[in-house]
Amino acid sequence: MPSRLPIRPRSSGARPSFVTPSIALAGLTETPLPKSQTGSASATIADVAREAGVSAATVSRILNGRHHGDPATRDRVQHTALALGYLPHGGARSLVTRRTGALGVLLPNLFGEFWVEFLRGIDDCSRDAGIHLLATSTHADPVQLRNAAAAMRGRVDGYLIVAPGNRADDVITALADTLPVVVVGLDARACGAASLMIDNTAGAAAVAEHALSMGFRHLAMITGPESNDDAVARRDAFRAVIAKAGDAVTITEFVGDFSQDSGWSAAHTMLAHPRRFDFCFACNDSMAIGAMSAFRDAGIRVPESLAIAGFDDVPMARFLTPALTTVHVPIEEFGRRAIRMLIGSVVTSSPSRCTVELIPTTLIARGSTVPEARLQRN
Amino acid sequence: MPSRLPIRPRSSGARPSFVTPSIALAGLTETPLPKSQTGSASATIADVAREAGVSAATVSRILNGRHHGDPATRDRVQHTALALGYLPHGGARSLVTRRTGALGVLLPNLFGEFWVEFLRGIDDCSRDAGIHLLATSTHADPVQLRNAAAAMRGRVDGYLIVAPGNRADDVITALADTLPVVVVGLDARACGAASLMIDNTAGAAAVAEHALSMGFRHLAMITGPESNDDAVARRDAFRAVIAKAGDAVTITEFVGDFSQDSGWSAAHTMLAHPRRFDFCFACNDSMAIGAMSAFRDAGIRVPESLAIAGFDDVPMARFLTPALTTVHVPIEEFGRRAIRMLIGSVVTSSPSRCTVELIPTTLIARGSTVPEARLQRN
DNA sequence: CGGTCCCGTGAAAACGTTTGCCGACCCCAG
DNA sequence: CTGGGGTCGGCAAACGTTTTCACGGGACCG
Repeated sequence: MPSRLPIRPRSSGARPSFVTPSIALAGLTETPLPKSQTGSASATIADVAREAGVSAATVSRILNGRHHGDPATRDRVQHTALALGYLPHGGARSLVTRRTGALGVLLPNLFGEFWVEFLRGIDDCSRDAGIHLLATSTHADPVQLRNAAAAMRGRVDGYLIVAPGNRADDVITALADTLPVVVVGLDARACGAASLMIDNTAGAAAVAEHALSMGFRHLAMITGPESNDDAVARRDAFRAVIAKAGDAVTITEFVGDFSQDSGWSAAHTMLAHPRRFDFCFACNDSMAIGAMSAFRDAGIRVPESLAIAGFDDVPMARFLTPALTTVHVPIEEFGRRAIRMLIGSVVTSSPSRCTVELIPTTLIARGSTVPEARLQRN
Repeated sequence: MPSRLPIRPRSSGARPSFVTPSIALAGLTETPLPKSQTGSASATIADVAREAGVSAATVSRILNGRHHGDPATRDRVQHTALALGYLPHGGARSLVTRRTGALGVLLPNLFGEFWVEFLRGIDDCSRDAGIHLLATSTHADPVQLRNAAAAMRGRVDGYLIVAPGNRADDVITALADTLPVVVVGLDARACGAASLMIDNTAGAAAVAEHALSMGFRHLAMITGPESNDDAVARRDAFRAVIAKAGDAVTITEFVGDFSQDSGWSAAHTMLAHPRRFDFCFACNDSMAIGAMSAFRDAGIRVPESLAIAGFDDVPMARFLTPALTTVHVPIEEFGRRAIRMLIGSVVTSSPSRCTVELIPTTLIARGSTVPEARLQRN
């Protein structure tokens, strides 16, 4: 138990007297702040029109660049809009336009670094395209998924569904029936959705071959959740390659759920196992990190006594000691590509084409499996 | 300017034919397949009303639980709505309701684990409240911030602005003038916004006291970006406590920017410095992780030769070797509280009360500063 | 038995945009 | 001088909800 030295909130004493501590927000006396002269209640297009002495239609057209309009009126309108701080009301606009300029992102639990990187890619790309992201996470079961998506109706132009469990097929089908859908981490062609997947098979196979070529014979694998297609594909591919190596090579599986903690637990189970291992493949980096931590706590030398490899190449992998051998996934690019696919479907308003694209993977050997490696960081 | 393509009425897509590899998405021949019987173009309230033989008003009232209505009609309406797959159109609803049921989240770069945790807290809380999150990141400068916020007009009920640079005051003021605003990581009372901040002063002071009490005398500090209020507060508090310790204790500062890489670079600069250090305070965990990695690469024993402490207590901190001494910030709770504040302002639609709340911090001593500590993980 | 109140329902008016249609005007060629 | 093409800009109709108002019919109470 790390010593938790409690630090008292150090009430106002130190700082310049913050009045109003966190009092309840009940409707107290409305401090009627002096309204700033700028129309605080946000001007509408009608206000601008009246002020500029034109019709609403003209304001709309000029502000949207439909008509450049008469130079004089244009200036007047633009100036008025600016002065009034006019901003078009997104809801109203999308009502008639039938475009919201936003995409719905349905995320799973979002633990770990992976989805952050992914999110960054998504965000990056959508920002460039001037598109907003309506996000929600933790769609544990199909019902939640459907509810979340339902609540987005009329607010988004398409859905990006990330790593749905493999029970959500009919929900996805229903969604894809009404808006473009891109599914990540699951082959959803059968649901009428475009899919984007990591090349798990190649990646896991590369790890297996790496282990064999390094001469390891007693392999352990920490698997991911059964409901996750990536996890299953990695496990199967690893198994398949190892199976071809014959009886000399053994493989023992321990179950995890992709979280650091589960990696840590699996490692402990592994240490208590009668069999001794010389190589451990964790089906993602989070679990590898957890496991490595457990190994070091137990005084096991990595990689001399036990080599370990992960999958994903999260940014942290390089910073571990030793650095983690893992399968590089261009995570950010992954996110970008998913959004691009979706945007593509949206602008053509084509019914989401039932394609599957594959994100390539690359094995990166680092210190956690290659002892002598004096690999410069990259 | 969003590309304005004509919006063809979406014809229902080709489902079971898996062909179509990832070809260009150009508008090819529209295969006019027989419309799937479920209204693919999403039914409106009028459709439900007609089908159920009532008026739209009744449908609205029943579906929103305003009136429970006559049992017979209620059943009929609900059944019809379900059968038609009716989902209310968010945009239209918010237009008249003047509530969107969504909050705008304006994030900075979102590097590192910290903001993920924070996001999870936010998401968690908003989901419980049945509220959506419209998010965008990378508001590097005030102009971007304003643009992002502007684009959210009419789509959100309030703004959560995270760690704005300290130059964005007038933008925040303008925003707070029109909608409730909660600012995180900056005291924005002067802008008319509620603020929520980490108790950086107490945390950094605790680190300093910890260092002194452990007998360290040659201190190094890796600072954060000057534009970040958290970074500045941590630096100043650390300085202040150390200054009181007299001349026997020296402190040398190295600049970082809160990223892992900058921590790594700062560590290298530190190693090249003529002075030898026995303690290093990195102003956040990301930099501490980068620095620790550099130290180990250089063969420096932590904590025997050089102790190191961070700030934030990101989940990864426990998994480092040795585990990282750091200032615990209840990050997820931080996010939750921010959202709760915002929701509070929104439901009372009170002009955002100009309060500042403080998130308490706790020093957690782990192996990176306490050599003998055989602390079991927690 | 009459008045009052409530409940269920429908008609219609918003909400803030965009856009098709059309008239007014200008410029220029015939 | 006239007609035609082009531009500018107003009117009004959408878009899909919610909500106010009014109305009728019961039930309840005096």
